[in-house]
Amino acid sequence: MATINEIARQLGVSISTVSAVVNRRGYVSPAMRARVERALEEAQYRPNDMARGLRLGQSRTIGLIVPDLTNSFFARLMRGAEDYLASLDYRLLMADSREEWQRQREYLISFAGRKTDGILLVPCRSTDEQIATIPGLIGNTPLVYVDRSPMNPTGDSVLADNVRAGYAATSHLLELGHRRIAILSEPLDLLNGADRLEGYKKALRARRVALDRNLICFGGDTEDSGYWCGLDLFKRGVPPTAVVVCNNLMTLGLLTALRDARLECPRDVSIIGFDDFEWCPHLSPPLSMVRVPAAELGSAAAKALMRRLRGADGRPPESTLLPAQLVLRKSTGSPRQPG
Amino acid sequence: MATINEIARQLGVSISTVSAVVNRRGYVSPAMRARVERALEEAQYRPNDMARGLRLGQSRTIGLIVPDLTNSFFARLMRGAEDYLASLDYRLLMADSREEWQRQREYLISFAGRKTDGILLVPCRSTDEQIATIPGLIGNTPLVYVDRSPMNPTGDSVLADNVRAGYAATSHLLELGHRRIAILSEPLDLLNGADRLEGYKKALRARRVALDRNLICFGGDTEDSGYWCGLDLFKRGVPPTAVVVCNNLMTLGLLTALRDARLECPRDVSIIGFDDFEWCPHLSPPLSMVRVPAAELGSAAAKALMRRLRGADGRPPESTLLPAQLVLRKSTGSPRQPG
DNA sequence: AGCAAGAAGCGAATCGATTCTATAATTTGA
DNA sequence: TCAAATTATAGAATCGATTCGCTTCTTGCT
Repeated sequence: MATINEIARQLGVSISTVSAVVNRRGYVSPAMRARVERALEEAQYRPNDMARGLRLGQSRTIGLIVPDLTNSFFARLMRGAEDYLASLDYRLLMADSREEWQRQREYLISFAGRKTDGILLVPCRSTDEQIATIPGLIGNTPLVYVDRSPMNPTGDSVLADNVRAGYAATSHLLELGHRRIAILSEPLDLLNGADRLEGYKKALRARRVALDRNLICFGGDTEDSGYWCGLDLFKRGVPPTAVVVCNNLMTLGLLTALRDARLECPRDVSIIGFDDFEWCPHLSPPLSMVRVPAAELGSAAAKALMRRLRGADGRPPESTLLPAQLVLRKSTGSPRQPG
Repeated sequence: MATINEIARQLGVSISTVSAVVNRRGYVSPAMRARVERALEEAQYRPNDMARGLRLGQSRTIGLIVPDLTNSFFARLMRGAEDYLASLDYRLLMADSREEWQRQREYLISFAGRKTDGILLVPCRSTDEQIATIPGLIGNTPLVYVDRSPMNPTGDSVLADNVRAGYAATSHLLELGHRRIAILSEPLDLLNGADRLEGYKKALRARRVALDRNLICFGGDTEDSGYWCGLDLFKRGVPPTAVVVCNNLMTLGLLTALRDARLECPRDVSIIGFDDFEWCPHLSPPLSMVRVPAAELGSAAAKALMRRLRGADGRPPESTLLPAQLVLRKSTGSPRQPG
């Protein structure tokens, strides 16, 4: 309620003196300091961030856009970012693009309108041209891509080591004796989808298992797409004996498809998914997953953004890769008839 | 980048004229309007929200504090609020109190520092005195309690109809023939915990089943507390044949306890939980749950807040109750030996 | 023709901070 | 002892918008 002006007038001192006390800078005598501090305390003074922000040209606010707020993976990512930023007294402006380009576009524009000092973006699926317009939308607000990024990011990016993760998941299945391994991939417009598929291919190549294009399905980030791809896969003459599923919602859909196709996991089909979440141990069967360090992605991205804000303007875009981890539970096992 | 000043100077017109064009108000000739609009377009002009906010005394930003960002229930609540607010061109400032009073306090102060026009609060567990200090922390920023509220909220609140929900869950178990029904309750410092327990008691009374205080356990909002309460319950001489669990994390913990106690659900124990989430159908067994309309809570709260902002200052606090719904799956059944 | 009403545009105050410069008072050093 | 340095405070410009009041120029009406 009280402003710095009112405090100054009330005390009969100048605004700048009060400001000096508030910000602990400049020369203020101990007596004066005490007097001002008392008044500040009494009036419950809190600086107006908009005024300060206007003057300083910064808002101490970071915008974070994710494709799905309710996906526990992104929630954990958010928390990682929020945690780090809160410790630096930055606030977090949240937005949910719902995997829709139009929404993401609006949020980017809105955030860039000088309200946020920087932007953390988990981009939604979109075409190359759409992605190319992002720099224009945000002007010169620093931006860091998190978890997903365009093929050639113009800004910093913080991703999981998806090639290695895809490689590890596939290798695990190969070691169990599987040869007909399908992959439920994400679209290839963004790096993480492409990288996971890349890892899958690499693992097959390393074991000299021929790549069967029919075993590569493309879904989205929904349970439904997992369900339909799964159904398609299992209704074939020779269904795969194992599936790598590239995100957590598709994994759930695949589980339903499995049930509908009267197949049992892991007896008939082994499944390994991505983006481990807290209920995986309670599912039937408990799912083997690739654990992508969501919270760490969030905090690492926030850190990268802060580095930019502290004036690493000129430096070229940096790309950080975080290791993922295989968590084995009960959804993977040896195939009934190897080969 | 470009400011209204620069545009005006560049065009040789006054600032107020440019402002009139930007805000489509006042008298501006079509010719002038076109000229200004062209310049605006060319310069990619976007108003500086901090300057506008300072002048207007509002930030078009709402603060939302939840106790756990990664709990899918709160994530859905957030999305409900965000969705509605985005449509009104309000931004959402997110915070995660981690169920810690100190954090919540900091966020409240930070938000109230005139940066947010209003606050949506899912309060964390706290003592009466702590809760009583909230009005002081936020000054005269409008606040709406969501999902949880103090016993006598000083502001508006939007809750689920928890008494009825607790009643329905318990009645369902009673109808199946259960008589020794335990409840894993939340602490009673906030309204929703108290109300759910209240509904439980009412249902027992309606069926003339004696209330056994030993069957009432108090946990928190963590998987762990559900686990330990569950273990305690099942290790007794005469364990309950059914349990009502008042939130989703405790339900998960209880499931683990069940397994450790070598009991099977629903054969040995029936379970009904609160706050349905997307993976419930995939759990073993698929859980019967009380579905609390999380997204609707969020949007209804946002609406209530908007009503306050539009100048319903004087009116007394309003309390809105949203109906919850029983979703029956496979975790509830008749007891082996009724009674 | 005379005059009020309305249209079109300008200028300046304002929101609440920060910060540079100016000035007065005090201390320091040789 | 006096100039220089330091300390303490005041004053004013500034950030980028909004908005009120003012002036000037058209119209329309009688």
